[in-house]
This record gives sequence, C-alpha cells and structure tokens, in this order.
Amino acid sequence: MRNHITIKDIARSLDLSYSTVSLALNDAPVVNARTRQRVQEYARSVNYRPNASARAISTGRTYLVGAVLGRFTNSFFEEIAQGIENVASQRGFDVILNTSGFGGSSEEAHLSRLVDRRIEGVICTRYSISQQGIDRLEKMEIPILLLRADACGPQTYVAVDNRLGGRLAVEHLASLGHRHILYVGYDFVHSQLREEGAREAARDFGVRLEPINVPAAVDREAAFAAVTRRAKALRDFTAVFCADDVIAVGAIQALQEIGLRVPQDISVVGFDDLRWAPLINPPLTTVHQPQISQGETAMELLIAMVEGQPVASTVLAPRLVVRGSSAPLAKRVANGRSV
Amino acid sequence: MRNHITIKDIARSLDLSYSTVSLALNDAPVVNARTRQRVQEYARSVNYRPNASARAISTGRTYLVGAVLGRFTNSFFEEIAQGIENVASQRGFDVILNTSGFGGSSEEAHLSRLVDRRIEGVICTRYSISQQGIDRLEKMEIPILLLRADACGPQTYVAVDNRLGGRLAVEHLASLGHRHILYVGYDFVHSQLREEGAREAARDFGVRLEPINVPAAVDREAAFAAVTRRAKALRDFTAVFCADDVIAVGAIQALQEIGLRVPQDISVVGFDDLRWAPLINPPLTTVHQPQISQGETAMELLIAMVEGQPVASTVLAPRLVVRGSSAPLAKRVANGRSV
DNA sequence: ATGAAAGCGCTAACAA
DNA sequence: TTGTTAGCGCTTTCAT
Repeated sequence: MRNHITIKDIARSLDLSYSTVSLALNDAPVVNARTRQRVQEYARSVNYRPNASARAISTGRTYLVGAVLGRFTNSFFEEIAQGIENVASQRGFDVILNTSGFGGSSEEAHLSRLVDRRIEGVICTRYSISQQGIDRLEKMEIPILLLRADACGPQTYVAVDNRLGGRLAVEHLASLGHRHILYVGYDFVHSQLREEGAREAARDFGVRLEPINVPAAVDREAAFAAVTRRAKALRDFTAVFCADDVIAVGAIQALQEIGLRVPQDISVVGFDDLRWAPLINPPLTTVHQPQISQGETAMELLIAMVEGQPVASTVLAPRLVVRGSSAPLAKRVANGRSV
Repeated sequence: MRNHITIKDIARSLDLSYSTVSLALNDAPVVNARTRQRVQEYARSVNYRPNASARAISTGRTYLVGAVLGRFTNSFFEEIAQGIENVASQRGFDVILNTSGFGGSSEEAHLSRLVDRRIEGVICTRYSISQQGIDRLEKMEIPILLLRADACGPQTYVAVDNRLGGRLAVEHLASLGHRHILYVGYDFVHSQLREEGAREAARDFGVRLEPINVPAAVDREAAFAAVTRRAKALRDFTAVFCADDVIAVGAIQALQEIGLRVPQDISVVGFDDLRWAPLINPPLTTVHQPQISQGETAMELLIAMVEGQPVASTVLAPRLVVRGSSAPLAKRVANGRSV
C-alpha cells in the first residue's frame, strides 16, 4: 500500500488508455457515463489517490498557501490559524505553517522553501515578515495578505477597526461617569489608531484623555513598570484604557500594588479579549477582536487574489465586552474617595 | 518572474546538458568544480529555484508532514506548533497544518488531501483524529506520532510524565503541611495517571487524597459546578489538586464564591502551566509541561521514523512551578480557622 | 467516446 | 567530466 496505485495501473487493469482514465476521474463530460462510473468505482475500490505533485507539475497549480505567523502573536495564533484553515480546506487549499524568525537567514530559508513549493499566496503579519521578505514575494508576483495590519502600505489587509475599538472603550468609560482617563499605549500603528478613536470619543463626551507610552517591549512587565512609575499621577484618573490585554493585566497588577482597587477605585479596560481575559481577577472588560473571522476573511481574500479577482481590504468591527474591571464612577464616590 | 526559470533554461543559457546542471545544482562531486560554480552562480543570478513538486515526483520524497491538531487543544497549540516547526524547518521539512474536525467526513477529506500530497508522516493527538483515521494512515504505512498521548496504544508517542507530575503536586502540598487533599479530575488517561501519581505521593506522605470527577465537558464551568456541588465537603480539605489549569481556575472561582480564600483558607494546584497561569488571581501554582520540547521531540521522532530509524516513545519530565495559589497550612491556622 | 503522444521540471541510469 | 535518454504521475491537445 506504500506504493501508490497510478492512473496507468488503472488503465491497464480496465483496458483503457491513460487519458480516458484521467478524464473519467476528473468527471470530464466527454467520457461515457458508464465508463466513468466503472473507472471511478474501480479507483475507489483500489484506494487510488491522485498524486498532488504530479498534478501540480502538469497543471501549474499547487493549491498551497503559506501562513507566516511569527512568534510574537499574543496567542492570537490559534484562533487565526483556525479561521485560515477553515476556509482553506473548504476551498481545497492546504496551508503550510511558518512560525519562523523575523528577518535574517532563517526567514530567507523559510521563504525559499515556500517558493520552491510554488505556494500560490501568503498570509502574514507586518511583524512576522521583513520588508525584504515582502519584496521578494512581490517580485515573484505571489499574492500577499496582511493580517491585523491596518492601512499603512499598498498590500491588501484584514484588520479590526482599531479606531472604533478605541471609541467603544472610551464611550463605555465615559458613560460610566469617568472624566479623567489614562491611555496606556505603545509605538505601533494599531495602538495609535486605538488612541485616536479614544481621543475622538473623549472629545465627543467632553472627558479628558491623557496618553502615556510603554516603551519597546510590549509585555506585562513593561506595562507594570510604566504604570507604577506613573503611580502618583494615577490618583488623578479614575479609569485607564490599555492598548491591549497584556498591558491591561500589567496595569491592573501595578494598580493593585499601589493600593488601588479595580474597579472600585479605578476602572481598567483592555483590548483584544484574549482567551484568559475572563479568567483574571477582576475579569477584564475589553474590546473583543473577532479572531476566527479575521483568519477566515484573510483566507477568503487571499484565494480571491489567487484566482485573479479584485479584492478590497477589509476592516472588521470590534465589540465591547463588559466584565468586572470597569464600574460606574459612583461606586468610587460611595467608597469615600474623592475624585 | 511568475514563470519560473527551469533547469532547461539554465542548460540552454550555459550550453550544458540538463543533467550536468542538475548535478551541479545538487553539489554532485562528479561535476567539474568550475562548471559547478558557474552553474550555481548563474542559477543564483537569475533567481532559479527548484520546483519541489517536480523533484518530489522523481525522487519519491516530499519532505512534507501533516500536523493534525484538533480544536480542543487547550491553547497548547501555539507552543507545540512552534516546537514542531522548529525542528521541521531545521531538517528541511514543511508541515501542513490541520485543525480539522475529529472524525466525520471533514476528517476524511482532510486526510485525503494529506495523502494526495504524499506526506511522509503525521503528528497528531488521540483527540484530534479518529481511530479510523489512524487505521487509514497505518494501512498506507505512513508513520504516525502521537502527541501528549501516554502509553495506551501501539503507536509511538511523546508525552509528559503525568504520574510524576501528580507526584510533584501532592509532594508540594504535603510538604506545606496539608493532610486532606481533594483531586479534581476527569475521565481521560492523562487525568488518571496524574491521579495515580498523586495517590502514590499521598501514600508516601501519609496524607489523605480523595478524588472526584468532573463530568464530560472539560471546561471551567464544569469544574466550577462540580466543585460548587461539593461545597460542604470542601471545608474538610485544605488543598485541592486539579487535573489541569482550566479545572483549577474553575475551582478557584467556585471556592471564592463559597467564601474560601485561596491560598489562605485552601490551596489550589493546577497542571499544564498554560500561558495565563501567572496572570490569574492568585497566580496559579501548577505543574509545568514543556510544550515546545514536546513539539520538538515529536518532530524529531517522526523524522527518525520517516528515515526508517528505530525510535522509542519519549516521556518528558514536568516541573512544579510554585506561585501564589498554594501556601503552608500554618497560614490558615493563623487565620483562625480550624482544620 | 476513446486513444496516442507530448510535455510539465526534475532525477538518474547509462553512454560517451 | 559531460551528454543522452528514459522515466516519475499526471493533464491536455489532437487524432481516431
């Protein structure tokens, strides 16, 4: 069984020509219905399976795409991959996974392997592939789809509406009565967009929004440190909106450390709605990103590009999920602290 | 650039024969060093890239493996995939990702696609592929490697030493002074092994260990419900060891709900050390599974199988990570509650 | 409706 | 050391 049956084998057994068998297997209308059925039945009975490589070489199509999702994808990975897979398999594509290193020779080698396999398209992130890598793919005219990427380049992308997300967060806090909100972000496009949205909402609601940036490394510790450093100032705010959930959890820890209770003394809102957002204490109020949908949409667009259809970048709507880390300002006053 | 350069093209340009070029590109020692260099330089200059399909069809090797990791992999996914990828790419293999449905026609279709691509091996979980699927692969003599699978079948597997993990947890609790420990598990092999280890340690330390099972669905809610139902009995215990982190977080919530403080009143230990384990409140003491290593080992073993080398299933050692959800019994007494 | 034959890009035996 | 030739498994004209 290791040595697979070929079309030739079938042809020989059925006393037909290669081409007839091939046509029959591919449901070509030209072949006699009876012959076709005979061939297909026989093929099935001997567990015939076409050889994808052979087919690829003669049709020029591989139905293979690459998903280059770096290592620093904040546990989006799983859901995104799921979404990609969903529509890929439904449309007869397979996806080669790549969690390779950003830039460097490792990336080059990875891309080479993908190119050798004649993948028909690539899904990636701005942070999972270098500009050089993108250039290389573009030079070969391999369609690229950028995930979670926002409009900061010529490539087609799929992203959540970050500006709207920022809006939702601040609207929520404002409607809870908060008038002094801190935004904890960092130097990436999506953070900036979220801030802009937040700023707009703040203006609309007449509340104050002050932004601070956590430096470089976007992790919990950095957020913790930044928020801690800001400790005194924090007492001027009654709410903090964080650029993402990881920051938010760091912020919450820092706040608790300096004796502020969340949400009684200060509300915290995150962004992303990572898997563990409901698990922390208090459960995190956050802006939900539709991860699976993003993966699905990405793959759909990519396939469209592969098939040469016109496509447009897509922005998906986020949605606020209210949990335990945000509360009305009233509570705080009731707790006896002044604003 | 979309139409790739072929060996023929190179041969023509350099006025050499196909085979010489082919040999030169593959560093065959027979070819003249100068010719070889000339060929390689030219190839590089015109961005020649071999066609993997063509090569596969004539060598019979695809250097492709499938990773069938279902949907219910408790966020192991990312790290495992990472490990798999690491060694795969280092050894020149690519991996086709598959988060397909367990059983059913969807699985059949997925496997067919993998077979069509003539993958050389498959990494999967007991819970990500049906027995039927396994049978099919085995009939084709496609090497299978079972991940996180324990010794309950003829297949080669990679797993963490669950028994040892259970031991570690209970040893920790016992050495903290706890003498009445509850085990919250469920009806899966790994849970049973963890329980066995826990039981052994309990015996060694002369402490009482009572197991309960959460039914069917292994999620937080189920754990919550089960532990809540057990509420009265819980006051007889000073510690609970959970089959995994998801259960643990459910347990913690249930405990807090009935007014028990973790860890002051009751200690909780989990298993897995999922990404968010340090983020919850209190940070979870848990048995760490080396996920990346598992992925790496799995891929290494699979490649060995593919190359026809003898392999043995591997069991990796877990490691206890002490965080905030477990504390000495003393504390509790100090809090004025009786044991 | 079926068959013959060429070709996809590459490897590998064999010959020169 | 290089060239010739025959495949690998399949699709796809073009004849029949």
